[in-house]
Amino acid sequence: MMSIDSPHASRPRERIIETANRLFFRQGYCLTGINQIISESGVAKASFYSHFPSKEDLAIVWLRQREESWIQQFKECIAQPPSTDKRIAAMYSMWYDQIRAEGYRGCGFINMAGEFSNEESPVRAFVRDHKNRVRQLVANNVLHECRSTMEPGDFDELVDVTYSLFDGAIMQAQSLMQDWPIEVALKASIKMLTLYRAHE
Amino acid sequence: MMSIDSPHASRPRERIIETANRLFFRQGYCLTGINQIISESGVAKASFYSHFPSKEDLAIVWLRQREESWIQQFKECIAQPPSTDKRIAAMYSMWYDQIRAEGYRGCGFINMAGEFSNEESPVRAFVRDHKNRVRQLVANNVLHECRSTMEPGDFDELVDVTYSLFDGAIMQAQSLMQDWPIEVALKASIKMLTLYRAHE
Amino acid sequence: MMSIDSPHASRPRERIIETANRLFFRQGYCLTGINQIISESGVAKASFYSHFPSKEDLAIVWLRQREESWIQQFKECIAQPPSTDKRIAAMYSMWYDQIRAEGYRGCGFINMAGEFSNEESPVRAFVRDHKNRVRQLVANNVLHECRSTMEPGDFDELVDVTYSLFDGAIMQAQSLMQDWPIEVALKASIKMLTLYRAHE
Amino acid sequence: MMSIDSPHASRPRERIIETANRLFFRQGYCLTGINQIISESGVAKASFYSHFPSKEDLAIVWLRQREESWIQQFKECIAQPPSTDKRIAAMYSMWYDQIRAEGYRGCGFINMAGEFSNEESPVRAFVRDHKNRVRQLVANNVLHECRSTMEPGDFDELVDVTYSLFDGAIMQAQSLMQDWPIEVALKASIKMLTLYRAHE
DNA sequence: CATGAATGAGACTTCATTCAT
DNA sequence: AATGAATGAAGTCTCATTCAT
Repeated sequence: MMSIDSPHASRPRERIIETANRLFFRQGYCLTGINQIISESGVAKASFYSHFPSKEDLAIVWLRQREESWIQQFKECIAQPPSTDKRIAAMYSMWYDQIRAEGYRGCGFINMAGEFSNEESPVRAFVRDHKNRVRQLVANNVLHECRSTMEPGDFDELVDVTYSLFDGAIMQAQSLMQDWPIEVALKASIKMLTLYRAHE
Repeated sequence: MMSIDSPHASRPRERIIETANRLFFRQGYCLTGINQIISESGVAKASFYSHFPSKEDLAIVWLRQREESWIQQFKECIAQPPSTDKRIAAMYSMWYDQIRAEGYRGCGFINMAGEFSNEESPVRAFVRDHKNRVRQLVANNVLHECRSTMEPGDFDELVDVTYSLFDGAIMQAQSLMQDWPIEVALKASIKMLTLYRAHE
Repeated sequence: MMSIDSPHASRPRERIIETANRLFFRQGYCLTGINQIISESGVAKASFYSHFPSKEDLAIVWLRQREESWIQQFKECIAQPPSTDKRIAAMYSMWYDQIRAEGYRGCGFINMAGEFSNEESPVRAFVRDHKNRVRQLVANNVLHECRSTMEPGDFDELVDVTYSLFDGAIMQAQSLMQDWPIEVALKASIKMLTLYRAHE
Repeated sequence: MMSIDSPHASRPRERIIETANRLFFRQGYCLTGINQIISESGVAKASFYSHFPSKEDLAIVWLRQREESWIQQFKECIAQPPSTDKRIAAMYSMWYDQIRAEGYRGCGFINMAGEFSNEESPVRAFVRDHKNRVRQLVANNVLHECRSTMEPGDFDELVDVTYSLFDGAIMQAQSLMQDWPIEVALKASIKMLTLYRAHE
């Protein structure tokens, strides 16, 4: 009874993940303690450990969910624009929005790779796979119209360059705590696109 | 007497910085405790704090020294190559060497920015300034021959793109734990250079 | 099972406060370390900090409890004696007992004020308030019968003098490590009482 | 050479004691570290230990010097006033001045007794002797004119009461962080004087 | 399934003191 | 006499985790 009107209507597990999403990203993994997570989730400590075997397990679950929502948002952003140029622009515009919302914290996945120095860690594996999945998105949902118009090798190169410029922009915006690298990379990305198209 | 063959012949402060250089980079800042640093430096805890007011101060001193040696190495690498193309290649080749030596740990400066979420931290300020200084190096020591052959605005764009591709490659190599993003970015960088040159 | 005869049957929080009551008073605040407190309480360090945010917070809690029991004891001592003279005597007699039990450590509250040089500290505020509360006790529970027999100003003076003599005796007994200042002050206090009464 | 114009012209030992006089009194003994003392004295650490075997030894030397200058000041204050009443007033007035100059830190000697819980400590012995010496001053330099006019026992009592009121005032001013206990005690002390005189 | 109390190990920092020069 | 570097012990406090209920 009384579960509907409880101040924490959503299920504990969800609240923990939401809190982790906020804190791990904003503060970093190491700087975010279990105590802060459970306190801001309104969950008892033992409840936390009944849902997640360890802090690192929570990290993985969080990364999974962050990827899911990130990819969904990404797909929405690039669904409408009618041309490749505009899809690339939408991609960068989305990142611009994230900075506005969350500050110069760069990419949550990359930051986790930085904090988990052990290359054998599941976190590192997830980040690696995540990056590959995003690369596929760039290939299939952003640049897909180019695939038929160029050599397979050229197309792959274009995808890699496009993605590399994107990641470079994210990282530089974070380290410089400024926006301009994003605009620079967007411009360069369009140039690259034009260049590869002109190959024909 | 016996000072030459002593197991800790060098001065403690130097040993601490050397150890920090190793551990902060390999393990990350948070995961590296003072205890490990002093233990591997062979220094007493109070000696550590007589040299460095706090762990964060050591981080700054370390970053300063890492920048110094990194920039020196960078300058040496790009001093000999006789053309802009080859200087860019040397730049990437140097990073390739670092991965061989230190693993897929990415850029030590960026990693620090990731661990220091507080944008007001001196560490963040240092990283920001470091990135700007490296950008200047790219402009003055790598791409300098292009400056007179193109419009100032174009030259600046070329510098930014070159640097952005470089940083993107570093980051992707780290997250993917593979080398290929470096080669891709090098190729793209050369393409970009050619493109900007062709503007004339 | 086995809960009754367990060596630490009482609750940890109580054990900590009891230990603090003993150690802070006997040794002083600075000389008493957290390590000693937890060791003699039979409590883990983290347990301590889950009950008290800091050592200073424990000090405040301890002072509060010491005041409570002190005031209770004080009230009991001065409840029975049928005359003002005998109540004053009981007041001093109680202190005499404390010295027998705890040695020449003076007043625990005053000692804390001596160790907390920062006048903004909550400890200083508590000690100040404590002294005022005790003064009220002297007025309402020791000298109350005099109130109606003298001018309000005279009564207040009498209270202040009575209390000042009391505190002076405590302090001198501590610094001299002898009992006689207590008897001297008692005698003087009675004399003062007589004097103020004679005003009529 | 160059010793005359040196920024620390006075001898190191003197500078240390001066600094200790300031810091031990203002902050308390425990809260004042050797590092702060040598830093504010402008003296090397090993120089400190060549002058004073330990921190506690410095405390004793400091107390000795503080007593010396305090007694000198005391004597000066009570030398001029032509009557016992005015000498008592001068005594309190001097304390009033100390509060103005140093804040509500009470009596430096008593505070040390509070911090040195070990009754065997030389510090405790010194404080005890100091209190006795001041009592002698009250007898010989403040109340001396009364000695011949009353019974020896009465005179001793008067001295004790006068001193006890004085100490009580000091302590209450410290704990209440207010001045009024001083005025109250002065008034009471004069009253006591009158009372004992009237015995004749 | 949920909980608050309790924990051992370790975090960063400072202490009074001594040593080699 | 004077020094700066170095020290072992101890300081307060936090970590991720587990247990009894």
